[in-house]
Amino acid sequence: MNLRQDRSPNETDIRALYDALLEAYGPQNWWPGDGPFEVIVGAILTQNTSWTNVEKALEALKSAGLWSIGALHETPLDRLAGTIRSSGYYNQKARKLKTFAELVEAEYAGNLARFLALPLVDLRPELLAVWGIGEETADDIVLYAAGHASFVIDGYTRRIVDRLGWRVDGEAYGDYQALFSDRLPADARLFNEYHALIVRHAADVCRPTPVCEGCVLLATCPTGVERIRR
DNA sequence: TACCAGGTGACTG
DNA sequence: CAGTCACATGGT
Repeated sequence: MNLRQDRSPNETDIRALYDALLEAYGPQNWWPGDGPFEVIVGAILTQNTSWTNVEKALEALKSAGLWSIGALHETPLDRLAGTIRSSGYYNQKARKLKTFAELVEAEYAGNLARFLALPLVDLRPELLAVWGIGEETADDIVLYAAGHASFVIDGYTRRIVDRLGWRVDGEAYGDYQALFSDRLPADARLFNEYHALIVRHAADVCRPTPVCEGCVLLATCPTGVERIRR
């Protein structure tokens, strides 16, 4: 949306963004969840929802004794929905949790670790086949619960990429993902930290109305330069 | 008071 | 395939 000509970033640009964010904010130590089960539930509950609202719902699930695949599977939809109320879209999300639990119960004997042990090429498609799990949620789970190098693209990532004026070959999830995946080694630790840093930067600085003064990316950001000049 | 938040699926042309 | 809409709470 900036007035300059977009250009495709090269490997140096992609690495420089990571280095600048890491230098500015330090390691983020994501995912903010304790173990694969919490990562998965959190990934579903945080869809288009602030993490603070999700935290309340996670605590409510624990307090209600609904902290297992089996419990999600067996608990009536209405009770589950009421328990996760604070995360918003609670009817839809309750259905999503139950649909995922149903898969693990039916195909993996309720053994989450066994499901997550699938190779990446099988795990990601299996997740995408679950009602309520789209590309970002699948990659959250693949990366932060299973530890595979699948780069996560979210609204924050798109916003930063767009403001930096980086040309993307389309608007689809995979188009943004390729921007990073094609220019980085497939390293889960790197992808993990990179996405966490993007979230940190977008939430604190590159907000809907950006706080460009003092931004560590200002020197290379057309949007920032344009805003500061006025 | 609107707007925003770590999206997804259903439906339409 | 791209655009539009429903889904919903809590913080600023």
